[in-house]
Amino acid sequence: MKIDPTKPADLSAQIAAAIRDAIVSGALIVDERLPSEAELADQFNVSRPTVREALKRLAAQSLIRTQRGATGGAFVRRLSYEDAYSQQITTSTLLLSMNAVSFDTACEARYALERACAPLSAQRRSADHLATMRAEIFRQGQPGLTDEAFCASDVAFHRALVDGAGNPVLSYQLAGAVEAMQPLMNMITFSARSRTEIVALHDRIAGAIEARDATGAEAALRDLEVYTQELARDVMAERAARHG
Amino acid sequence: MKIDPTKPADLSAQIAAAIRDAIVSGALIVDERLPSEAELADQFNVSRPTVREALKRLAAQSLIRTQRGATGGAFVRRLSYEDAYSQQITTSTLLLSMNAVSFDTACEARYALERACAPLSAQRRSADHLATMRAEIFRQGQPGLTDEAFCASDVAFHRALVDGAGNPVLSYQLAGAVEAMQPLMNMITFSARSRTEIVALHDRIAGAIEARDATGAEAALRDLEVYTQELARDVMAERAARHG
DNA sequence: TGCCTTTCAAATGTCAGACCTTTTAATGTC
DNA sequence: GACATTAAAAGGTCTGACATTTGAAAGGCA
Repeated sequence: MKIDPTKPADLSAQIAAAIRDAIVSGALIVDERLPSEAELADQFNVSRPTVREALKRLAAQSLIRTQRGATGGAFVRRLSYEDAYSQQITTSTLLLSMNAVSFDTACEARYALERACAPLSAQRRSADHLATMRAEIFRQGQPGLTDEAFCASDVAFHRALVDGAGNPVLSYQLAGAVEAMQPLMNMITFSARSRTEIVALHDRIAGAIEARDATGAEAALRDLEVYTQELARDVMAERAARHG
Repeated sequence: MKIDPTKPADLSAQIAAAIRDAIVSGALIVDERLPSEAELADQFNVSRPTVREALKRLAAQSLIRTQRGATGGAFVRRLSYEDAYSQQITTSTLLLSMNAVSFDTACEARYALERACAPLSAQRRSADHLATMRAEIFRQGQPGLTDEAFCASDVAFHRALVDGAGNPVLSYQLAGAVEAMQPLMNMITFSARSRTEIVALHDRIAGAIEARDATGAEAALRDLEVYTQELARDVMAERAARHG
């Protein structure tokens, strides 16, 4: 692992990249301890603060964890599904909010992905997943629920749907897409009537999943997508009218 | 934005979280300049190195960029699709390599996602996407291609397929799934016969996409998934036999 | 006046050294 | 042998300094 002190890039960035490469390539394995900060500073011929900045970069990506004390140090960290989830949600949320992604585009992507795991979910869902879906449907029917709480329950419902597929990689991929949609969904004010409609569609989905009916689940998801797009269009139109 | 100096978490982590929240919530907008390191150190009542560690964490997530000089400083960065791509690929690759994800699970997730955008791609693909797919198919048929080059071409082919859907959010989501599979795919040694088979399936996919045949594309993708799983099983079996 | 050069100041990048806190392990005492 | 003490190692933080980069203001010259 070597760095070039004359290159324009920051030394800490170069050091971080060198260590990251070592981890990704497998030269450093999980739970292996890196040299101490002082030793790294010596190896790379830089000062300790510079090494620390590099390590913080890696920590921000959940690539290492640090531990104080006599046997402490920086250790290669096993990237857990939870870490990957939260990173993906942050990235997806920012991507959507910073790049003027249209509601239609995001919605289309989300439901396309969700339909992809509907057949698997219909095939493998446990009673537990089904119970979660039913419980969220019930909650969504309660009067007095705020729009935010309704959206949160919506996310939980769809989360149970994708988890039902029993494929953690799929769940990880979908988590970002579904959760990142939430801020966009929160723009919509759900009338009592639209809530009834959505709950009915959720019920259709849950019913199809319970009956192991992949085709029915996909069709219901498609109807839900269409209805969601309609709601969004109404909100946009009303907003435009109010400002025009 | 406040931090608690008595909490167990690192000060730099707390500061990074506070700034990150401000960005995600929209309190800091794109291209806005953060206070200088000295000012931040003053605000948070910490030293400049601590502030710098926090900023490096944010830089590692592409949330800010820094610029030297008189009008320099840290600026909120617009997260581009390219940045999001590469972050997702890194995360997905590590997730797969560090968590003993089975080939079957990863493969199933990948093809489920890819089938999700097949109908959209069949509907919207441009002549350009089609040409790219054909070109990669041709390359895959060339003799003397290394396994790595074959896999890279495979990735390019599938990339053109998902890009054909014309939905950048979908492309972003799939980039991680497909690229992260590559190291796993590289375990497979492709015989001349299996390459012929794969090229034929690719040809079926391209033909269906060209003919706007969504159902045919999905069916071909499913066959490709089954065949890929078969190849992987053979490799595993042979490897097990050799070591047994 | 207008353009060019010089200078300066602000901000990040880097360094050196010190001290604090945490944690473990070795040491020593009862 | 069990417990308390101590020492050492490592990360966490601070202070102060210097280097480098870069834009803008100041000043000089035609």
